[in-house]
Amino acid sequence: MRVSELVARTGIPLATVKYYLREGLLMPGEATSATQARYGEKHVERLGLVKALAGAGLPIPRIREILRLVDHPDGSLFEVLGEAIAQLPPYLDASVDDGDEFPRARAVLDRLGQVYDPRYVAVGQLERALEGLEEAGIPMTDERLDAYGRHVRGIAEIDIGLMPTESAEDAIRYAVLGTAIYEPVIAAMRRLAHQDLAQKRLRNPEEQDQQ
Amino acid sequence: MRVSELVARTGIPLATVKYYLREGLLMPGEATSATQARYGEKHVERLGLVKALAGAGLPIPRIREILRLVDHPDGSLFEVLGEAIAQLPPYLDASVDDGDEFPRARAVLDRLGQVYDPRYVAVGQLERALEGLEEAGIPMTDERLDAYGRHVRGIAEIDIGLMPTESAEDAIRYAVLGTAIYEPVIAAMRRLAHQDLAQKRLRNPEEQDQQ
DNA sequence: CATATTGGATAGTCTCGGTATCTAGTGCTG
DNA sequence: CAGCACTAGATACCGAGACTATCCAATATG
Repeated sequence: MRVSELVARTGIPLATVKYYLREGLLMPGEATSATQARYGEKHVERLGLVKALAGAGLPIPRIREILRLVDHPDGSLFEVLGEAIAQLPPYLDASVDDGDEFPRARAVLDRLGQVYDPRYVAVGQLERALEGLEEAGIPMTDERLDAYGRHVRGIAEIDIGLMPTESAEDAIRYAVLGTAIYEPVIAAMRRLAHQDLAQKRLRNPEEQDQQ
Repeated sequence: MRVSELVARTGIPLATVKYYLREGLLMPGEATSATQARYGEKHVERLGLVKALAGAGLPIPRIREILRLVDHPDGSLFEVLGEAIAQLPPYLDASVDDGDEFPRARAVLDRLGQVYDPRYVAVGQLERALEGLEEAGIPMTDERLDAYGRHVRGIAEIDIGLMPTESAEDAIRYAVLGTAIYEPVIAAMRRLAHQDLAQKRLRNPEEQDQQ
């Protein structure tokens, strides 16, 4: 198909498609002449993926890196997953304070019986999130963190359990995209559960209007 | 204290403090003359909160609205919670397609036994997240959504269970901020659980390096 | 009184994520 | 084969958002 059809299929404006081509988010089509190139389903899918990642607020360079990992995963699933997580917010400046680098995160992981390794990007992300809570004056109790940990681990077990096992590339693609793209679903479901519980448990019977 | 001290305490540059004052994110200090005002702990706390919300990527107008809800909650916990959720991404254009407005979200909520009400903002947010997944070519299975639902509900029950009950204002503050500010913690914990599980279950014994 | 600090107003800067325009070369139609 | 439509590729432009810097005039403070 030609660009115009790609535009029609995806709903993404031509100028934006060209922009994504320039930025390396979309692979070039197969050139058939100096002013013509052919695109395929692969390009439609890629644009859908870019749209999803961009819609989640990821900056273009991060999206490029994630796509690179999905396309050319060099390394183990474990390594690639770590690199992919580094592309997701919150973004950390590479500050290396050698001591007990991430005390809050370490305490949580120790209690949960998970490996603490400061090289995991997500450890720094957790630390920063916990720091933010303290600065904001609404710290988390250990009780709450532990309870979160159990449920979150349950979710992660589902994720890992449903991971495709035949192909390593499929597994990596699944893990990288699943991390990035399922998070909004989880957030939305939590918000809905809050409202559901608030309505069922806390609402005064006489009130009738909602939201 | 004077501005200079406020700046020192929070680490936020003076120009930015002034900007927040202009934008209405920080309440003005008590003016003692034409060129002097006094600030208190309240201002330090507020700046910490603004920093946390801004650091999470929320745009200034959304932060202003959340602060307004926290400061002057008019309405039930349930209503205020709904309004607060509307300030969090993903932001929905107010498009009202009357029919079966949010079919994907509805199906999920029906299976989970939760109330479906299209007026809940989070219903639209869930719908949009699920749409994005489909467009990206990696839809969620019902099995997975249901399993997520159970664990997420467990998390929400913890949240609601730990909610302060004496003061309605405290409860609202807790709910509004907890929704917005605990999400990064949950995301980080899920990522860590993924890495932990990937390491424990899937890693080849001979590999030694991590992340 | 002299220097340092403010509050308040205004303008400038930087990044991001696109859009729009321009130039040719090419395809397709009648 | 003439002529209009459609590219690819390069470059310029734009508008929002979140600060950041500068000025000025009025105090504070030593």
